[in-house]
Amino acid sequence: MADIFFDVKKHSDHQKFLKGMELLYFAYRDFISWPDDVLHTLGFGRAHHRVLHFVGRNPGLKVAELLKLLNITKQSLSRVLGTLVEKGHIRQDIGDQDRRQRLLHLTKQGEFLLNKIAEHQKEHMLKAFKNAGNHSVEGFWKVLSALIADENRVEILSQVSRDMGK
Amino acid sequence: MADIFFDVKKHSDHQKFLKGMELLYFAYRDFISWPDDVLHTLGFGRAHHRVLHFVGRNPGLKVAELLKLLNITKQSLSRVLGTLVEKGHIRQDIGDQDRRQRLLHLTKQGEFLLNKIAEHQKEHMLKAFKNAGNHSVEGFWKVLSALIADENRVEILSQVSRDMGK
DNA sequence: TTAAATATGTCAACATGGCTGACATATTTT
DNA sequence: AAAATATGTCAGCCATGTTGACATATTTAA
Repeated sequence: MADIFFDVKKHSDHQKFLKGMELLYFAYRDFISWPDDVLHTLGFGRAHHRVLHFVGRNPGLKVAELLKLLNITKQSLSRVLGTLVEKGHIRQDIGDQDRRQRLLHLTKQGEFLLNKIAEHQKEHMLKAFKNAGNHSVEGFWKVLSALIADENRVEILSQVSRDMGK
Repeated sequence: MADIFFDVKKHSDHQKFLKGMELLYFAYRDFISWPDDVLHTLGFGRAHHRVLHFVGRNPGLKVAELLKLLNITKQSLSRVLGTLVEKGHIRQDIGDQDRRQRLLHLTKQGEFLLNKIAEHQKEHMLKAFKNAGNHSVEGFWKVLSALIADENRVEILSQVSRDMGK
């Protein structure tokens, strides 16, 4: 097939760059801007979603670790985390070895909310994977991994691998 | 090779979703957060960069078209576009068929600035492409294209294809 | 056992870049 | 002449980031 659009070799370096950049921009934009009625009617935004996601993926996560994953300051986090705790979506357990730590967990309510939110995105992404084919998905993952900053890669890939060890 | 990390078939649907989502999040984050000293010392932010980029890619772009590409309101755009025009990076020509339109162009100065900014990102992306391999890049593009919202795909892919017709 | 380091939280002020609503102007279409 | 269109502008609000300065509890080190 003569699909020149996806034929990498038919592109100059500059064209590859432009295509990668723009596709990444538009795809990311459309992926994260799913109909977020669920969040919004509860007074939550994307920042809350990110916290719910990472806490859900890493039960018992320490605050410092969450900050590192989100790459924001504790002052930024506090607003968001505060309301999630207030409204009963996240529970903060005191660390057992170190009582200064707050270990974060989703409550049942938090799990329910996260699932509700994730539904649309999951559908969206799996549909895209299906349309593009398994082979393309592998390339997708490889390029994304390569795009992660060198200083972060090891740590992030270990986060991404969490619970994938089947 | 036994690289289970990239072996799509060894993943459940939920695992594929999580991996895609998190890799996309981290890669996008690291890609757009390059050292933006250039912009910042000039008092510009990412919003300004996006405008410079799209005007650079589409000389003579109408304001309404730019708004569509950016997916923001004209009030949001005006702040950003205003300063870029003020400081001599963008020129607004009056439309020749329709004198209500403002056709946007980069000035020499604007071109220079855009190139300066793009340098780092171009390096970053081409390095990732090289590390992942041409084959992966094709998959990357295919998945990203599939991730674009159905309503937008045709139009966006035509934007992305602009000047790729070699 | 006291002093220092660490994990977390909080107050206050500020920046960026979105949003809505209400109008204003110039130009083109009907 | 009236309506529609392309653009601009004023004003205020919101979400989410930032710094800087402290406060508290707890653990570790001297």
